[in-house]
Amino acid sequence: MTPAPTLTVDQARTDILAAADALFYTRGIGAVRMADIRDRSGVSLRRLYSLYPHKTDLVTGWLDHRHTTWIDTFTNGIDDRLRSGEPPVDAVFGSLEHWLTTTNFRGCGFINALAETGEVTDEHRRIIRHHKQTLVNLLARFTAEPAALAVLLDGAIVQAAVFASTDPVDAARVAAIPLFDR
Amino acid sequence: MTPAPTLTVDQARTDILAAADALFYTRGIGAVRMADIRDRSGVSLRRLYSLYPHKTDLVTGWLDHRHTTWIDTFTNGIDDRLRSGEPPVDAVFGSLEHWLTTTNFRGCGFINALAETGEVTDEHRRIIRHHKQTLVNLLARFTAEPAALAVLLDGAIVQAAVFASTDPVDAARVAAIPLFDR
DNA sequence: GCAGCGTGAGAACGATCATTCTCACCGTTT
DNA sequence: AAACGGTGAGAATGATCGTTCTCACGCTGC
Repeated sequence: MTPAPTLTVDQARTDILAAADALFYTRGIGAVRMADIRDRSGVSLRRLYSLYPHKTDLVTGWLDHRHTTWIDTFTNGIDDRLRSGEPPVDAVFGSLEHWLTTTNFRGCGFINALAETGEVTDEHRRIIRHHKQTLVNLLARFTAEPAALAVLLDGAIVQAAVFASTDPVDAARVAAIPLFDR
Repeated sequence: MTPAPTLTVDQARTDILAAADALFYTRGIGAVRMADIRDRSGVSLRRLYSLYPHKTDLVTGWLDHRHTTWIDTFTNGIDDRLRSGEPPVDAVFGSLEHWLTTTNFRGCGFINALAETGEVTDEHRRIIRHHKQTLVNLLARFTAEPAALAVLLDGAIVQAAVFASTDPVDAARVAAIPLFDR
């Protein structure tokens, strides 16, 4: 028989990942303590550790989770704009800019994670690489040079974080226009 | 009269910054302990703290130092190539690729630093922003769209780190060609 | 009602640093 | 030669966590 936890296991997982996403992304992995995750998710430390035996496991779960949700949000944003008649360049960069401006943006969570050497394992790096490769593959829908477009997007994200401005997105958009002409 | 330290103050500073550059860049700020700096530089903790009262001060010194040396190396690399007859596109991306392949590359030290929220202060962010702005200004020598070229360079650097490959540099170079046609 | 089990709260344990302090030493000054 | 100032080596201090443990509780099945 199912015991009778305050929360179901799935609910706890969901809450934990939501907390992890908010905290790891905005503060960076190293600056987030397990107690912070507990406070934000409302899941006790004991339970947290029963689901993710080590902080590094939680980071893995977070990266996986963020990978799927980010790709999802980004592609849905593009598709919505395409459906409403925007040309591909605008759809892609519009979706990007929407993300930048509607979240408490702090750069690319994956690139940021990669920078925190002390916190990141080889498995994490594999997920990060997979995420970026997925993005490149996805962009092949729009251009014969998906790698070049991906470089522009990542550059725009990174610089938007550095300058705290969306100007780099516009600069990237300009440079990307020729890539969309087949 | 000058006391008689084992090393002159300037020599100690130089050694410390060299150690800091090697360690902070390759391991990330958070993963480097003050004792690591001491071991690598040969400068005692006491002296280290007399020159940089807090780790954060050392980080500031490191970012400043890396800013000037990086810009210097990059521009010298470009100028050397221009002098030997390379066209600007090749000079810029050749200099970038040379840096990527001849150092134990781990992405952009400034972008990486920015990702380590817990370790970085507003002053650090100011230096990082200044560094990237300097790069944009510098690129205005070659293109009417320096911001777009800078986005391509940063994107290439970041993706080269993620994929551990120079392919993104080539992709960026292709996308940059139109920017050099005036 | 009782024994057993998984739970939340929170204390406790250990390790890891940044930073400071102790102490013995050496060159300088008088 | 004695006093002084700054030094290196390394121990000591205090915080800060990740992780584990204690304890009392409430629900389960009998």
